Amino acid sequence: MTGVRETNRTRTTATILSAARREIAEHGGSGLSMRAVARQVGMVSSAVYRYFPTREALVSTMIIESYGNLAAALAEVTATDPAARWRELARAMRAWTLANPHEFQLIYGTPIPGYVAPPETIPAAASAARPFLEVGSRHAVGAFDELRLTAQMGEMTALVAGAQPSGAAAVLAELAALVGMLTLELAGHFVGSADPADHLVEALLDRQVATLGLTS
Amino acid sequence: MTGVRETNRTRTTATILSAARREIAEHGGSGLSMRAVARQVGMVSSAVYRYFPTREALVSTMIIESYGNLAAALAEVTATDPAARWRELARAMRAWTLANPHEFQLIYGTPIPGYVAPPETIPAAASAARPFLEVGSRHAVGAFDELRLTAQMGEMTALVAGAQPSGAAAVLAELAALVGMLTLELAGHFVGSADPADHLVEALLDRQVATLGLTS
DNA sequence: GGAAAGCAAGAGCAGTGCTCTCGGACGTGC
DNA sequence: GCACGTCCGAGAGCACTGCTCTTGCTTTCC
Repeated sequence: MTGVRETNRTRTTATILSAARREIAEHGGSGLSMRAVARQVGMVSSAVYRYFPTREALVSTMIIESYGNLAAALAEVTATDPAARWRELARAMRAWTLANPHEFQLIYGTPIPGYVAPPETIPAAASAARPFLEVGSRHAVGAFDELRLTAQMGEMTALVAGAQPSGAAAVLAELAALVGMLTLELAGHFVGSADPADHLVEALLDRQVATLGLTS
Repeated sequence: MTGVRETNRTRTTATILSAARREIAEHGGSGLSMRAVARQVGMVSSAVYRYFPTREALVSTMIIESYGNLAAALAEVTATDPAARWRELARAMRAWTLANPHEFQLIYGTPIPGYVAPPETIPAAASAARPFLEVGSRHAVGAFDELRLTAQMGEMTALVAGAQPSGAAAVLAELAALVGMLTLELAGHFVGSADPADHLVEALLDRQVATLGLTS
């Protein structure tokens, strides 16, 4: 019956995805091989194409999964004081990134050449950014209070009740700062200077809570 | 005679590199194909391996070239007032990045899985960071003035006369912020919010000159 | 029971990085 | 002038890749 078929199908899909996850953890996103995935699940490669019509489709699904994993890691944060909460969110993001570097690079790293993010990834990306927006965009931030910039923040402020446009822009910039720091840390750019980067990150967080006006 | 042979060799090497540059501009770093490069220079692929023993060696050489190109773009900046100079350096970096996205991703993007930066790239990377350090690390920055962090800044402050350890750390963080913003912009993460990102970047620069104490 | 749909397997195509062997061109020592 | 060694491009070949197409078995539907 249909229900069972559906179940089998989604189960096989899940098996393939978890095998792909293991592959990516070892060889990175750009090194993901459909044939290697097939081998892991005990299929021949052409069978995998029944479930994912293309390598890119598999990767896209994994990107959405990874956004979900990151969002779940952020949801574990319990601190309520704004400054403390921002710090904990950032630390959780860093911890998740260091534990799952290839997943981080899947979502924030170099897109595979020719890759265009499918629209389904946009809400997934938003779910990872939302916790930061919720705690960080409550106050206006002077440096980001420029008309043509705040005019672009409509969709961002709609995500979060009580968000200030300039605050949302500032959060965007601070998220970019976080992503940049993690990118450079993962790529080893701090070797010879701020390596390990723990202290640099903590100083960044001090600066961020000050910039965002999260007095604690 | 030896001199001529050397000349032929370096000329062929240069030809290969420029073909590889064109390939990367079109297909990205991870899509660089030794055979496609060979085709472009009218050789068979095995001949290319006389000049670059491995694909990774070709990429490494291109990474160093790209650092040089970025450093050259930064060297065009003439502003002398510290705040203006920081802004101009950042704008030059962004302009170079938008004009050469694949080269940017070559140096600051996801490393090819299994890739470890060869030691030759370290001075090349430093030459791109130096102009920012020179203008931005002259003042101490409170949020980055922590002992265990400033203790890591020895190599950085040695690069630049009169650099403050906390200022150098702050510059490192601000460079990461810049890289993060450019990474997200290139990957299309701002589509739907700060796209185009011009205004967000300008606001970021306002915030950066304030953080670094570059009163203008 | 027969038609239809679902799905795994296998062969095959065009591409990849890389290796190895061959053969011609060239500079050098005698 | 001739042999030697070194350089270097060409070609074949190996193991791999993403992806397609055909074949045949199994399960579901009526």
